[in-house]
Amino acid sequence: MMEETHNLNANAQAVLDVLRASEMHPTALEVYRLVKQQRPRIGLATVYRILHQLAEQGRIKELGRDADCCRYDARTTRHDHGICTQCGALLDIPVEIALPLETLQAAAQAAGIELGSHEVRLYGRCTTCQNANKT
Amino acid sequence: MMEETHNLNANAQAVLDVLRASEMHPTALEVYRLVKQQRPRIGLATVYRILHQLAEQGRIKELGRDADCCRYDARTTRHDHGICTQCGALLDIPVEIALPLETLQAAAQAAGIELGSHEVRLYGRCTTCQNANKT
DNA sequence: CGTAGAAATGAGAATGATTATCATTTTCAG
DNA sequence: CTGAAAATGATAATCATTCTCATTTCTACG
Repeated sequence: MMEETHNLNANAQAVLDVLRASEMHPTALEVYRLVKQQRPRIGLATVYRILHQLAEQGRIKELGRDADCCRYDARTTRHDHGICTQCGALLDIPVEIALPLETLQAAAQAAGIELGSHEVRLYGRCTTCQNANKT
Repeated sequence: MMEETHNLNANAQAVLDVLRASEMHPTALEVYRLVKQQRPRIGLATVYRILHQLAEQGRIKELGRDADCCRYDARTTRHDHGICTQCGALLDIPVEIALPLETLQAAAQAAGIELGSHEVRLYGRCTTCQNANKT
């Protein structure tokens, strides 16, 4: 099983293997502990470096951290958000995206979640960042 | 303008006012700095305490932090997530929730975002937490 | 009023995830 | 080999958030 193992070194490959083998979503520390079983000399910093590389290459995804700190919103009515993948800005989306409740219920049930609220998130670059660096 | 100011003390009211007045989504530190202009003796810890209280009361919402650390996923195909509001578990939602691209495009445009990817998030308690404490 | 006990506050330390630093090791073209 | 460049890992630094605890402010109630 070497799939798209092209240009990965042993450490990166070990990290990717751990991630592929795992059913849940491990944290960086958990990945570190697991990888350490195969490569005891690896350091936490290296794991973080590799995780970022793999994410950049699109081989894995980083989840659960949209900005480096929490943001607050006084609008408590439901509305969706746009998140800038570059600067982390959090934008309200004025036009609400309607999702049929039955679809949501079904999905929640499939995931084993007691549905509370929901949110649609759009990821991309905000206008400021688009203007800042025209790639 | 006292609206639903019932049982809020001066500090909490000041925090809520700042949040209501602000167009963007301030971080805790930004809220602290702004509130300090009105109440110079307030401390950062108090701002955090008040923010959590207000969120608990549903007067504001906390955004951008789903767990206390980042989680990784080797599945890079698009799929949605369920997030446990109690333990922070991140669950894949196997049945993808289809959103019409045109709707997304329109919403992204309205928010001024160059649409990259999107995700639907369902918030609620996971099965483990439901069993753990039957409220 | 006066005061005791409770609740709120704020300064600063502690925590925990992540990032930066930097000396050392590994890789590798020539 | 050999020396430059890249990767590594131990450790310190950073940053948001939470905790601690001594002090202050409230709030009945006598």
